[in-house]
Amino acid sequence: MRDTYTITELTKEFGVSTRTIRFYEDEGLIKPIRRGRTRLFRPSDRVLLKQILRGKRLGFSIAEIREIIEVYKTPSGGEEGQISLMIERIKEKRSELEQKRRDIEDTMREMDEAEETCLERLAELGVSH
Amino acid sequence: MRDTYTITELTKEFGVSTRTIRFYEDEGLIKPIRRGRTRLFRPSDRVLLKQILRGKRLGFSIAEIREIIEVYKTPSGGEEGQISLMIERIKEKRSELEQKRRDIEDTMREMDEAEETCLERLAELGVSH
DNA sequence: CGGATAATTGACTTTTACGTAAATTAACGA
DNA sequence: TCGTTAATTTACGTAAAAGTCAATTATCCG
Repeated sequence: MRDTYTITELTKEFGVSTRTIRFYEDEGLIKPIRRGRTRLFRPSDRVLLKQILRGKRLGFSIAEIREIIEVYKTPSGGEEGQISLMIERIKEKRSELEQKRRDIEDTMREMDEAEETCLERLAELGVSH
Repeated sequence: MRDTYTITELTKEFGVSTRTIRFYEDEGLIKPIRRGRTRLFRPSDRVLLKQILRGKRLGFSIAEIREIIEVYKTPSGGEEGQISLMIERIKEKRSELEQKRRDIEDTMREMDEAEETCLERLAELGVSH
């Protein structure tokens, strides 16, 4: 496990452009360190990028991903109100995820039906000649 | 179960604007019938809208949703090549959905961890005064 | 039948999430 | 040291997915 990555290494690993990574930096989601002007990404930056891309695949907007990431890095210090509020947000996010999960299951079911129809159709064609 | 719905009924049921529904019509995803100039949505149109919005929640683009919908309405007629191709597309969509499912599970796990950290933190605070 | 209410159309605007291109600068190898 | 990569910055461009606004046109109800 390396201790820093260049931007191009990350673009290759994750299949995104440098522009995309810099965009996430502009948005304040990642804060790589610099050697001179050049960005150096620590393992933690890499993990963040992975989380961002995971959020994107699930259809979350940058704003929503920001919220999710905020939740991940629960401040180990913080007053009771803050923490209770954080727990609330976690619950909300969880129910969004549960909705998405239901959506996936529903879609999967319809895919299964569609495939079965296709297979039946193929069987018919296979027998008929 | 009604046999037609007006556009505003659907906007209320699904929490989307009329513009959104008309946009999906422009894109050819829904084809409501008309009474004069006014749109009338049949139950099948309503189901389509539901499927579109489900796709949206999962982060699929309109183009991708179009593909998914094409898959749903497997042509009951069609030659072998067509049908095999359809089965291929179903497999692809399914693996996209499986990826999303993994992404959800991973995110859920991290949410659980974050919540636990919060709860521990609350316990500490609860004991310390 | 007349006026409020609701739906449509068309055009322009906005937001998000980058793409792209040009100019600049740094780094590295022969 | 010099030239060739490679990375950065700045700024404008763009596609997708609607939002918004204005002008019409039905429609319905008292």
